[in-house]
Amino acid sequence: MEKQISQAVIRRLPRYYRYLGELLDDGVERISSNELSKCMHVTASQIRQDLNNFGGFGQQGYGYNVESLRDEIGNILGVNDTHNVIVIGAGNLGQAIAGYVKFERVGFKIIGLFDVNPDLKGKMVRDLPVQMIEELPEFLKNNDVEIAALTLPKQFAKSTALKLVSLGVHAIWNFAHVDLDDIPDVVIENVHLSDSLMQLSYNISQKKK
Amino acid sequence: MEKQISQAVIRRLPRYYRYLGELLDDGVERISSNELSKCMHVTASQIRQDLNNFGGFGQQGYGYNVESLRDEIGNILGVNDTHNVIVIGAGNLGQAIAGYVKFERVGFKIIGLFDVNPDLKGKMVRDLPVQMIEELPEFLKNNDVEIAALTLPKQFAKSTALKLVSLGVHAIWNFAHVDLDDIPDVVIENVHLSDSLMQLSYNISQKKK
DNA sequence: AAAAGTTTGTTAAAATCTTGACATAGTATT
DNA sequence: AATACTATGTCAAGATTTTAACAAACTTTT
Repeated sequence: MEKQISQAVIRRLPRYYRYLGELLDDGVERISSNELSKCMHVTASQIRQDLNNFGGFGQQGYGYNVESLRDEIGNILGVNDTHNVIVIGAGNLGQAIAGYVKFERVGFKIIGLFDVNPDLKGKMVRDLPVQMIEELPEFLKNNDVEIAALTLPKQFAKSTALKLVSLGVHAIWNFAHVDLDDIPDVVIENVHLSDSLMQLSYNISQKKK
Repeated sequence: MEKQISQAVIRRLPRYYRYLGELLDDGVERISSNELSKCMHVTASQIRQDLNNFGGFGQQGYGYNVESLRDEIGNILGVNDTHNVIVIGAGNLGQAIAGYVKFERVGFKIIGLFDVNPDLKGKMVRDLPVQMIEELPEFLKNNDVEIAALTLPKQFAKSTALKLVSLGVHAIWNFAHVDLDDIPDVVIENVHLSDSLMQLSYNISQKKK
């Protein structure tokens, strides 16, 4: 069994990936942990420690090659493969997620959008028609879907998640305002927007002191 | 100077708040850290430790009163006051955020929606018209805005943030795909959706092993 | 009113995470 | 080719976070 890497490290990887992408766009070829630490506002030690969890990507006396380091991190994150995503719940947020072109640039392709509301049936969101939730089992038979984004009211989140898992989806990107953490055989990532807003609110009240 | 409380604790508070709200809805009057730990899947010790950063809200032999504990946490988070929010960038995500009724239930009221695109001018999103960004200074003079949500392309994020700060907004809820961490006199909360998607992707590839 | 039971607040230990330090291995220069 | 320089990978110390343990304080039962 491989050494388990902490979620704290994993949470930082996308940030490295992003900064390296920007450096690449700026035509920067190589960078030292020290330079990177300055622009990212973290310690150089942390950068080296984080990267060395996965292997020695740098070279003494030289630093890191921006392009290949970015690729390595991309591989670790699984961003260089394509992941098919469906969105369940075609409300405002669901439509926003479904229409978000950016995700494709990092390997996530949104291929289906579902809702229970018959009024939305066939409505086009970018190039995707809203499908009825009844069509889901058939759709999943014909398409290799890895991730389902749940953008639906919390009372439907758990039952929908269970159904998705039984139909073979094993990763859920959950925007519903409820934690889905006791479902077996599935990887969950919760995005609680109001939690983040509350955190902001706390930090505002702290600043005032 | 008061003891600084770690962000790790703050990040957990909204979750407590949410679970307590659900218990309240279910008519539960009191709860022990032990019971709560079971339904939240955290240790009872952590719950008590977290809460005791802010004061002794419980009672030995009894536990915590659900309603008053929720209120206390709400106060700590600043959720019992109203915060006015504006949204800058009326694309899909901006419209989704602006139209999200739920936030009002936790004290955040969205009172303005702005964009640079003249085609969107006057478009109604729920009960809000899209306003032009040029109208922002006047709007901020007449309205007490605490938080600005940035749902715009990353290349405009920083300059917009600086402008907002100069106009008196001191909290930014940033959805742009760039970190805004070197702006003085402002509280920032970054929400990077693609980062969270990458984290999910990493955890998927780990599960496969 | 006393005894038994419960559960907090708090202390201290354990575990984890972050930072600093430096030998080693490479690059750049002369 | 030798010397000076640079910057990684890694080890160990330091800091922080989490968990366990328990005395003290309250509730409930008898």
